[in-house]
Amino acid sequence: MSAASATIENVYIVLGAADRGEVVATTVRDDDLTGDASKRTGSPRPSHTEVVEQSELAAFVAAHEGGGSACPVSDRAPRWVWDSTARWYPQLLSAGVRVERCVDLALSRTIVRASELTAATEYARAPDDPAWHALRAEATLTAQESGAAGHSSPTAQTLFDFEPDGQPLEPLATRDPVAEFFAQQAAIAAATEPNRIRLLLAAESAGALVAAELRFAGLPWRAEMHDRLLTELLGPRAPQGARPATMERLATSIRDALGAPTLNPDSQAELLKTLRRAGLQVTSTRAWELRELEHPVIAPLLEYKKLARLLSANGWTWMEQWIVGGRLHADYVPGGVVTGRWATNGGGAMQLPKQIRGAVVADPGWKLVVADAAQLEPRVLAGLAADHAMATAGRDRDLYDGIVSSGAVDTRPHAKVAMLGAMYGSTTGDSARLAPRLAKAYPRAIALVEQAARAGERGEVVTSRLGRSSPRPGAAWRLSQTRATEPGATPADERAARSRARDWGRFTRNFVVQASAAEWALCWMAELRRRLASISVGAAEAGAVPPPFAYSPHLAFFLHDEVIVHAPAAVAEQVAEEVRAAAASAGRLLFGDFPVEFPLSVAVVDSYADAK
DNA sequence: CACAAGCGCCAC
DNA sequence: AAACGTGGCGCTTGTG
Repeated sequence: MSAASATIENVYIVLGAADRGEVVATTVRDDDLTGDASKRTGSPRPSHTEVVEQSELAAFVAAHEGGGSACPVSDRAPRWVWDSTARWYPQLLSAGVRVERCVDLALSRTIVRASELTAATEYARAPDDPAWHALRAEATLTAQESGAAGHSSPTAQTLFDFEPDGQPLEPLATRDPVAEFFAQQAAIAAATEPNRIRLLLAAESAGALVAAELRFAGLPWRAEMHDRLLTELLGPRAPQGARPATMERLATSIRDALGAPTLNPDSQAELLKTLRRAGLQVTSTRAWELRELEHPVIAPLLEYKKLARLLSANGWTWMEQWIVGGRLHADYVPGGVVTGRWATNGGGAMQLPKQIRGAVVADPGWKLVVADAAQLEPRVLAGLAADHAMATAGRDRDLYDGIVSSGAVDTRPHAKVAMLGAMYGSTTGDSARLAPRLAKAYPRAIALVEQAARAGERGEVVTSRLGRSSPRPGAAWRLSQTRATEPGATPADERAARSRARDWGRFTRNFVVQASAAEWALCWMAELRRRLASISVGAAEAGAVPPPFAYSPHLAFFLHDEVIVHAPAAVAEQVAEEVRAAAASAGRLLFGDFPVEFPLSVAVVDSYADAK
């Protein structure tokens, strides 16, 4: 595993808020951090401190990013250290300033305090600090909360959280970024494998930069194309509260087929009752259950449900709320999921249905480079377990085809359900039936997920490749386990305890794979972002995105194992190559020389709908 | 009237 | 193929 070269000195500039809207910039050098870091108590010894007017901040940052003359101690741009990228970076982007590297203290804090690799440190054992906790809560506001307050509309950037009179919204003095930075560095230096967690934190912070840049640039979205798709599927737009024509016709068919002239098909309770009255043996109104039945109502009902979902989730109302200036500016929340996957705040950018992806179209003269990692999670599992047989199955081909070729199972669909079942903890059906064959062919990989499951069942913590650890089960879980072992425990107590233990085991089983896959994706994006920054194009290619991305290919979308780069057509093929190279690089960062491949499917297209 | 729970479906 | 991992989010319905 590679580590940062020790010969190039790192320079950090910690940004913090001062009174009256000024910014305190504290320079910290490697020398300040080395020495006996494990004994350091967190008291800072800054090399240099200066106060910058808020209005001068962008220019200050830009000057240091320029490197060379402005930064006498290093050729590289400094690492900007701030409490939260989401609080500092949007205003810099708006001013046309891109930064190369940062340390996101809030994201790092969450990882370091939970990681098994730093569990023995004072930093991890210290009680929670409400000032930092509040920052995390702020980043994961639900869409309802922020939407109701009117803060989540894509145009309203949370620039600096200052009231109009220039006073900070909350007393930031309690959240001292310099002290926090030193405390984190001390804990990292004392970690059992410092380079593992260093890589994770670097990737996480790079991800935070990417998230802000994704929101800033946005995903190119043609509202008129979206409107055309909706009209074709649903009928012309109807007034608020009314159904578009196609949906209304389907509603009438449903009512006729069930002899229920007043039925509201949007009411799950009413619908269930009516279906049962019509003699249909259903326990719910789920589409997969309805699909099993033969009755005239089924076809129109399934069609109605599909369209109702589209209308409510991504209909005209959604379009008007979220598409601004021909872009979807999704509000990503890096680390918003326990496993390290990202979440989003409003807009549903991580659930864009395939039906409307035709509205995602590159600007004139530009292309979309759409790339997704093929069978990412099983490949990550092969790397985690150092399972050569599974790595071989995925070499130069579809991994599920490779499993079939090895003779373990007979068809690709079987290989897929068996693999997913192994990673999710399925106990029924085909995947459970095929599990023993998979375990025989790939004993190391299967043993790894089984061990993670057993650890979870015992209430233990599991840890990803780079050091993200799972949360511990809550008080209710522990109580159910102790109750089952106490004298007088009933069979029901024991059943409940076993069931909850297995539930948590499925979580930890999946955690090791999903969290490590999220780390691969972060490394992939960080490396891609670095490579994209070095591709220059002429002014002739200028696009609709304001600086700093007007002339350069930039990330426009991310979804777990998939990215979209919006690129000038002239460099689109070059970008496609960089995307592949970045994937190979991510594989090496996580698994060194272990020969597991991470192939991508890459498409250079005008429309997202044409990518697959 | 506001809010939460339950349901169901979208994405990976 | 089955209902097994992580989420977001809109609808209806029940409740304070």
